[in-house]
Amino acid sequence: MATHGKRTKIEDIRRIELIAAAHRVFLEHGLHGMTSARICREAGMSPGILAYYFKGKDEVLFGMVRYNNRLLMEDVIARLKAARTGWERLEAIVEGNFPASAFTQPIANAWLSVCAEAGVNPQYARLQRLFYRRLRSNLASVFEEMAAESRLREAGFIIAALIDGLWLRKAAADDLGRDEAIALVFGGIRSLMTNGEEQRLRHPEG
Amino acid sequence: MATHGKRTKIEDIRRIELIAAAHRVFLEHGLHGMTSARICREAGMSPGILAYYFKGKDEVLFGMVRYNNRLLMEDVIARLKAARTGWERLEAIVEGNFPASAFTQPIANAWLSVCAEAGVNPQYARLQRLFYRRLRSNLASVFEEMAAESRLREAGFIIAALIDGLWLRKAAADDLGRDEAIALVFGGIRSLMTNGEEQRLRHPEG
DNA sequence: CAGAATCTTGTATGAGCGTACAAAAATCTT
DNA sequence: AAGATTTTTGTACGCTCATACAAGATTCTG
Repeated sequence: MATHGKRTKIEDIRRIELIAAAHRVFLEHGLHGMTSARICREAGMSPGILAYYFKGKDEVLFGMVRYNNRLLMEDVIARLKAARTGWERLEAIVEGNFPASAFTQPIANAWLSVCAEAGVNPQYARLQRLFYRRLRSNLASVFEEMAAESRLREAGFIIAALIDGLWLRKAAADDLGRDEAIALVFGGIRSLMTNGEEQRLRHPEG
Repeated sequence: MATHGKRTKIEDIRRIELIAAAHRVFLEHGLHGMTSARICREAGMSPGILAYYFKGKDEVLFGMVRYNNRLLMEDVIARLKAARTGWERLEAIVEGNFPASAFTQPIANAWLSVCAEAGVNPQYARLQRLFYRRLRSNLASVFEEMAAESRLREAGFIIAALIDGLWLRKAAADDLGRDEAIALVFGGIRSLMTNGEEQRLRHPEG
């Protein structure tokens, strides 16, 4: 306290508190249920406070997405740094796509609500890109690094879609857990990587 | 006109017209953009007409989903009847999951908006189940029929998730066409079905 | 055609939302 | 402590939406 370096300003504190509250509300009620009033109540503040610290609700929204991405990425970045083999990198990224305590139905739904709104509101489309590329682009890069054949780039495409599909299923049916989801992804990876070009399914036309 | 058998009542006509209009609005504007006023305008009627023929907006919504499922199923059912081999059945179902002129970004988004709302509103959850199982259950049955090994049931799970993931990607990035999507699914099917149990990816732990 | 039944319109009402803002409370400055 | 500044509150306005409803238009019936 002897230092007279800049103390953390109240403005920053409040902004972070509000964004964290917005994040909690978002995960519980989805994008549509994330109202200004609810955010303020969740943060234990008065309804009007939001307009004082933010230009509008959109600013809170974008801040919330950045906050969310930071939370998601922290774990993965640490594991990626420690990873030595390509396989370890792949493991880190795949498991990072299913965060330990975040693969739940409400969160899957919240995530989907952003995707859904992106089609109508172009501003949400930017937001969507941030969400969509959380860890996906890393996945693609590792995949290409592990095997640069053009055929395996298709495989990366398939695995990315598989991961999304499992989240979608989590949101819709909620009939699988985190470990099962990860096992399915690695099952898909195994099949795709051990398969040669020449193999074909028996097929009437062939 | 000589017959005095029941003529199609106006009530039925209007209900169908309104549901069809609701369907068009839904595909263009998503669930959230499907307002009563827009539905009536799309149907060329007065704003208040909806309350006369339906108990509420929910009734229109459910009718719209049934209408949608009927449209989707008609083509598939016809192809399934004509199919002789298991492969043909599989083709019919997979391609039925990507209807010729319906694999578009707006439609993908509209579909997602139902999934997203299902997590918050329990009434939409029922709706979601109808949507989700459109063709999925058929897929599973054909998969199990073609090869009843328990390992391939997992494969059916993966393929179903893959299909959903491709729709999600369509909504989010819109960077693939119908043919590419179908090709990717069959690529996944090929890999999964030609792979034996014993094969494993080289892995430090193994 | 007259009267009844049905269908359609346009508008009104109330709820929920984002946002603006005046006033109150708290904090800082001298 | 007194005034200035920052922070917080509570409320009010304008907007969009679902729904209800009175009044008008149309069709049916005798």
